[in-house]
Amino acid sequence: MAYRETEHTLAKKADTRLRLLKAARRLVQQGGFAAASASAVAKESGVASGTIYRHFPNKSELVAEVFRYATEREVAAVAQACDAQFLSENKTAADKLTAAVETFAQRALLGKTLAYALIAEPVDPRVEQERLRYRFAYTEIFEDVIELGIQRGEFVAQNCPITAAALVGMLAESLVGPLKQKNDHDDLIHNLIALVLRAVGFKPL
Amino acid sequence: MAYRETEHTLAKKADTRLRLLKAARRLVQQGGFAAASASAVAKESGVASGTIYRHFPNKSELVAEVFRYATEREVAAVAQACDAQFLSENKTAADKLTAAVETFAQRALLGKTLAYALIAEPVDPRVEQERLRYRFAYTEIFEDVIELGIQRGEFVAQNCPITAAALVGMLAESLVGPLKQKNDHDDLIHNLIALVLRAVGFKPL
DNA sequence: CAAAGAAGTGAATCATGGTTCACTTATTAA
DNA sequence: TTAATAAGTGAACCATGATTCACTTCTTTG
Repeated sequence: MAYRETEHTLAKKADTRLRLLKAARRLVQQGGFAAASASAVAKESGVASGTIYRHFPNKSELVAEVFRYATEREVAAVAQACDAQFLSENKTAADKLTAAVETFAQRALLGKTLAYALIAEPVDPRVEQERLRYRFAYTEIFEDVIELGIQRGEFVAQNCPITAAALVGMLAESLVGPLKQKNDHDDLIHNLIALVLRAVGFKPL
Repeated sequence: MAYRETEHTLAKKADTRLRLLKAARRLVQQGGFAAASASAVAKESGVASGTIYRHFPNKSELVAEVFRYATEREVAAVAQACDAQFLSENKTAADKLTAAVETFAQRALLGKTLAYALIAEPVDPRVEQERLRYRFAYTEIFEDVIELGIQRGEFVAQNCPITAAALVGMLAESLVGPLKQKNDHDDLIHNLIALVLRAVGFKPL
């Protein structure tokens, strides 16, 4: 008999798969999902187009995985910015919310192409599904902070899921919409923070 | 000599064009832009697919015109709801803003498929361009109201274009996002109104 | 080295949906 | 009625981009 899976073959296989993912990420980062056609991904990763299908059932899955990866980074960054406020003790919900908005906005403005790709670029249904999760992840972060703020008496009583979803939409539109060309990022961010704090009914203690 | 354009021929031509547009509108209203393929539009309007190209240079133009038409209706409804508050004399900016949000939301919740199509459905670049105008039109309405509110001392001082864009995003996400399945429309709308008023820093006189 | 299993190849194929065009039908004026 | 011009037809065509597959190359074990 003959062939057997071994550490080496497995590693090589995993490596190719990873190369494909990294290549796709790079293309998306530079030119959005439109730039990540099957043949472009193959070329970018130095393999033939057929190889993609040895590692992914179809292109949508590959792209969905790219989306998920990028998403997780973004959401984690925002969640972390939020939680960092926990560690340094009794920080207010307003501080946490501010950090979340600032982080979200900063990252979106630095990587505009990626932000557009994640937030608004037309994608196929399989990837759109991933996008819903993504938005939901943000919504949950905001929801938690808003709840905390209400408990602490910082924010006015309100329907948290609704507010949270609205905040996500607010940021998405502000950062990817026509304002994206605005070059004074700091001004935009400060305005957004003020706006968000008003929206949740923040009243300094 | 021979053929000459006459009232009758012109009318007939215009009629066919209109039939195509109406058919496309119907399809979009029922199933979004995805349902308005060239052949579907042709079938729905009872002509052959080639006929489309006697009246439009390409499908994108036809769809763009459908988009524009639907858009204008929506924007007009919101603008009117806003202005209706003018007529009945010294209405506040808060009243106008409330009317705008309520109208926008009510219409979106009644025609969910159309709302999704106009706000979020993936479309080709030519139509996406139309969508930007559409969002901008709303933004302008909100901008005017916010400015008025600031002048009247109802709303806190703020960067109007930013707030206006954010409000558009807020409504879009709330009404087309995961909350759309919420069945208590009134509750959603009231929450949105409260949220928007807080966002603009409304303080009852 | 030979056999066996798997990864890699890339031109050919397929799927989708818009677009064309040779042809037919309709309308008009002489 | 006939010439002239345009609208209507729909099967064929085309463009794009994903997917397949017969074939080659690689890796492993006996």
